[in-house]
This record gives sequence, C-alpha cells and structure tokens, in this order.
Amino acid sequence: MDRPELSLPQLYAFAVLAEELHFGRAAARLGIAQPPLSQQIRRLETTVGYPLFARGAAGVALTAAGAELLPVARRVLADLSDGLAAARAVGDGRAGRLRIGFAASLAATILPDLLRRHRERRPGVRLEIREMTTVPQLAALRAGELDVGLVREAEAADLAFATVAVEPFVVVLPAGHPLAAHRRLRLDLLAGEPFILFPRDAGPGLHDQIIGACAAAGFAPGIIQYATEWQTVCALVGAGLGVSIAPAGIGRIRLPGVAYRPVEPGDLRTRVAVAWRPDDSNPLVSEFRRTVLPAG
Amino acid sequence: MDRPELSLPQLYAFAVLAEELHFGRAAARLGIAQPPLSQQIRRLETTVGYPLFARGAAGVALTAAGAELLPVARRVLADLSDGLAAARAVGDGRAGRLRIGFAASLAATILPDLLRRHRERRPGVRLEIREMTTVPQLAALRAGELDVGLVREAEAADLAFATVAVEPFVVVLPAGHPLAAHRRLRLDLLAGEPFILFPRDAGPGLHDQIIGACAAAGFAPGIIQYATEWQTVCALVGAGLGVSIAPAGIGRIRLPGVAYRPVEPGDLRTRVAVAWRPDDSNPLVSEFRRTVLPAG
DNA sequence: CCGGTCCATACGCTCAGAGATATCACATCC
DNA sequence: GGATGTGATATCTCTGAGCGTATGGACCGG
Repeated sequence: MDRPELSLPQLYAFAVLAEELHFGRAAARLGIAQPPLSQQIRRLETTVGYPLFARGAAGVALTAAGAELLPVARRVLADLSDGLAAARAVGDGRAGRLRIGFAASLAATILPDLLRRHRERRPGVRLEIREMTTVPQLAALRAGELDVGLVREAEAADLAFATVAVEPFVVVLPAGHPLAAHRRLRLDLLAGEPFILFPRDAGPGLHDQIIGACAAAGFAPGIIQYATEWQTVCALVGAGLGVSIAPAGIGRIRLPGVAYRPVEPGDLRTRVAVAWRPDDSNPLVSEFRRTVLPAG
Repeated sequence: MDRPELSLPQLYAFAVLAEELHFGRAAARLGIAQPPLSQQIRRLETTVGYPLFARGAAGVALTAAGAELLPVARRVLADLSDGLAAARAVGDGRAGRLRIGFAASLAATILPDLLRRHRERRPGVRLEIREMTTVPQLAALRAGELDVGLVREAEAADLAFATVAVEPFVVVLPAGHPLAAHRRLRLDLLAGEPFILFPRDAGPGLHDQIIGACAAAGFAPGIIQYATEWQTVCALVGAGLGVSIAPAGIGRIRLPGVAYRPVEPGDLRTRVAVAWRPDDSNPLVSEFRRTVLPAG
C-alpha cells in the first residue's frame, strides 16, 4: 500500500468525462466551467504519464490507457462511498457485529426474547451469541473477545453491570420424591438430601448464593455430583441421583421425572445482569443495553 | 457513483495509523510531524461523522466504525496503485489487448512467426486474432473493431499501410495436368484453362492483380468457380476442376493431387501490408508495427 | 511530587490546486 | 466565408489543506 499519487476529485472528473465524452457537458454535470475540467484531466494525465482521452475531430474518446483506468476509477469511487456509508452505519449503531456471551441458564428464558427484540430494533446488526459460563465471560470481555455478557450474580470492579431481570429460585427434585408432594418447599426440608450443582468455578456468585441460602436455612448441602450444564443437572435429578436448587427459568427445561417447586423464602432471588467494558465506545453495545433495559 | 467526500491523503494516513496505532510513529512513517497527523485524522473523523480511533490510557485502538473503514481504505489504496500501474503499462505498450485481423492466406505463412515474435517482445499484450478477408478488415478497422489488419494489396485513403512482405505468385494446378511437367510456367500457357479464384469482393486488390497479370499475358481467365478460402481453392484444383494463381505462401497447403509451379515473369509479386488507423494513438499498435517492420 | 510519554490544541505560514473569465485554435456546416 | 461548437491556453484570484513550532493537559511510573 503506497502513498496515493492521484486525487479523488480528479478521478471523479475522469469518470464523469468518460461517461459524457464531452468536456462541456461533463463540466456542467460537475458544476464547474469547462476550462477547469480540461485542467483537471490534463493534471491526471500528467500523473498517469499517458493521455487518457483522444481529443479528435470526431469528438472525445477514451484511449487504451483510459479504458484500463476507467473501471478502476469506478470501483474505487463506489467502494469508497459504500465503505463510508458502512462505517457510518456502524458508527451510529445501525450495523455491525455484536458478540454476546450468555449463561446457559438463559438460553431458554430471556435470551430468545432479547435477540428478537434487538433484531427488530437494529436489523443491520449481526448478533453472534456464545454460550459461556460467568467467569469465562468476564475474562472474554476484558480481553475484547466479547462485547457484552449476560451473567448471573457477577461482580467486577473493572466492568460495568446492569440488572436485567430478577428471578426467584426453584427446587429441582425427582417427580417421585416425597417432598414433591409440597406445592412450595422450605429450604430446610432439603437438609440431608444429596445435591447436584454446577462447579463453583463456572459461576461463583450464583454458587455461593445457593450455598449461602442453604446455610441460612441451617444446613450445608452435600454435593454428590457436579454438572456444568443445567440441562445435565436436571437430567441427573430426573435419574434420581439427588436434588438441586436453580433459578426459576430453568423450569422451562421439561424433562420426564423432574419436578420444580418454588422455594419458600420467596425473597431469595438471583439477578441476571448485562456486563460490558465501561470504556467501550462501540455504539452497538449501548444500543444493546437500551434493548435490554428499555426503562433506563 | 457519487462525488467523493474524503481525500486520499487522509485515507492513507488513516491506514498507516491503523497499522501503527501510535500517532508519533505513524507520523514519522508518513514523514510529517505528529500534530498534522492528529489534524488529518480529526478531519477524516469529522467527515465520517464518528470517531475512528479510541484514544485511551491504554493507547490508540480502532473503534468499530474504524474497523469497518480500514479494509475499505486498504482495498481502495491498493486498487488505485494497481490500476495506475496497469494504465501505465497499457500506456507504454507493455500490456493490453490488440485485435489483429489477418487474411486467410497468411495463417500458415507469416502470421505464426509474427505472433511469436511479438509475444516475445511484449509478453503482457493479449493478442486477439481474427481471420477476415481484406474488405471486412478495412471496415472493421474504421469501425474500431480491429486495431491492426494484415491484408494483401489493399489501398484506402483513410487508413495507413506499411508493406510487410512481398511474395511471388505460383500457379496451382492438378498434379496430373500436362502443364505440371514444367518447372516454371509462363502465364500465357494458362490461357483457356478453367480458373478457380476467390470472389472479387473478398479482396479486390489481389483479385484485380491476378486478372491484370493474365491480361498482360494476353488472355482473360475464365473463372468457373469461386471459393473464399484458399484451402478450398486448392482442394477444388486437386479435384481437377481447374487451375488457379495464388501467392507463393499458399504452397504451404499440401494437398494430394495439387502441384505448385512458380510463375515465369518472376517480377510479378503481391504485397502483404499492415493496416491501421492513422489517428490511433494506441501504443500497442505502434509496438506491433515495430514488431512487423523491424527495419523501420 | 516530578519527569516522561503521548495526544490535542492553538497559531501562523505557505503554496498547490481549483476556480472563473477571456481568448485562441480548429474543426464543421450552411 | 462567416456562424457555430468544441477544446486548449493564458491569466488571475483565492481558498484551504497541510505543515511546522510551541504549548497544554492527561496519564503513568518512579
């Protein structure tokens, strides 16, 4: 890529003249007088080094060199105006690419609605969604590999968060379990039950919140099995291996032999939040936040 | 294709800065001081309408809009420098396309050598050859559908010609013909023989020359069959339909039952000429003429 | 707290380029 | 031969892009 030799106004004048093949008309189309156009073309021919037009008695015609240059000029001018429009579209958030991370537990609940709403508001924006647990999401955000994240119960000083939704918890238990008879379940009834949960590394905030709630209810849950995916947790519960506590949205996962029951202290809730880099100027990010949080 | 909004130097500065991500170094690469570069970028950002770089504590980084514009800028600059080089190559005759017409009788003789020699001199030039008889060649030249022609015995006030080669004539006659016994043939011996010739329309000059030579030998040939292609003429002679007179190069067409004998008045010759538009500035044409006429 | 780095801003200068007007050169066409 | 049309040339004006120097302000590291 070299320092450009010619100037765009000259190239534009060339393209117009190549269409009109008439200095007077071309000059009129360019909104200038004829002599300046002659000069522009002559300057361009000088930098190219060869005549681009043959001025003859029969009028103006392209030379071979001019014919070679014309398609280039057209393409360059079109590329430039297209590219400029594209950059502007990206600039005001009408177009572009947005990389969204999301916690698996949101895949079936708030995510589809979110994507649909944003696609309606910004049809030109390509949404790339990536299922990731909370901690990797925050890391990817910091590394610039993700533009926004949808996480549960996360905190970080160097990232910004805004609460998207607040969900109560449900107890996940085998349909045949005696406790399934209750419509609602006080947490302390789960004391002694074998627990299935996701590993703490995947989402320490939510993990600690669940363990904490149990502690508040007077027991420490005995975790007999870890599973990173909620889908798997529910399947294991359905197989009778144990019980679990999950955000209510997980109830959407309908599996045979699995029952969901609201947790009794109804004020126990988990926050879903959008996360982003506070110094990110990408307008698509703020646009997405506007979709997510129509209120603010 | 719209009037260009931005300027190439700005675009170039943008591309360089996008590589360096450092105003000082980019300015050094551009050979200017740092403040002018800041101005260039700011001007570009103003015309785009959105910032292209994020200047932060962590240094300079592309914004989303900048990332959208960068490939465009690179492509435009590359296209432009390539296109300019191509136009220059065409301008000095190193590259391009040359449309060459040629008389069928040259296909086997001087044409192959000519093409080979020109391809050696100008490897970048694409040669498009079209077999045409003399008159259509001249018409195609005038219409701009041909750049050069290779014709026999043609004259036209509005076209330029230069003699490429001079050929003697041969008599074409059936191998079994009594006259085939002669090593050379005086034309007057052909008086009364049935003649096969190409139609006058195809090449009046050569046609008239042949008829004129017969007249000078004291007879008017009785033409019993016309054939546009020399190949066909020879085939018909071989079939015993009659005799013909042809440029010596035709002797290359080896057909069973066909004999070629030099014509006795050895000063009877046909001229092969290059033809071109005198007002044609295409350097490929003059280059081709230089190939054809190494002497002048 | 101080020096260093890095980018933005302010200001003044210069000059190439783009423009207009007037005129010329050279065709063609009644 | 004069009217017309077309492009080239000459001359002048002027704007503004582009540059440099000097300086300011933010941030960082010791």
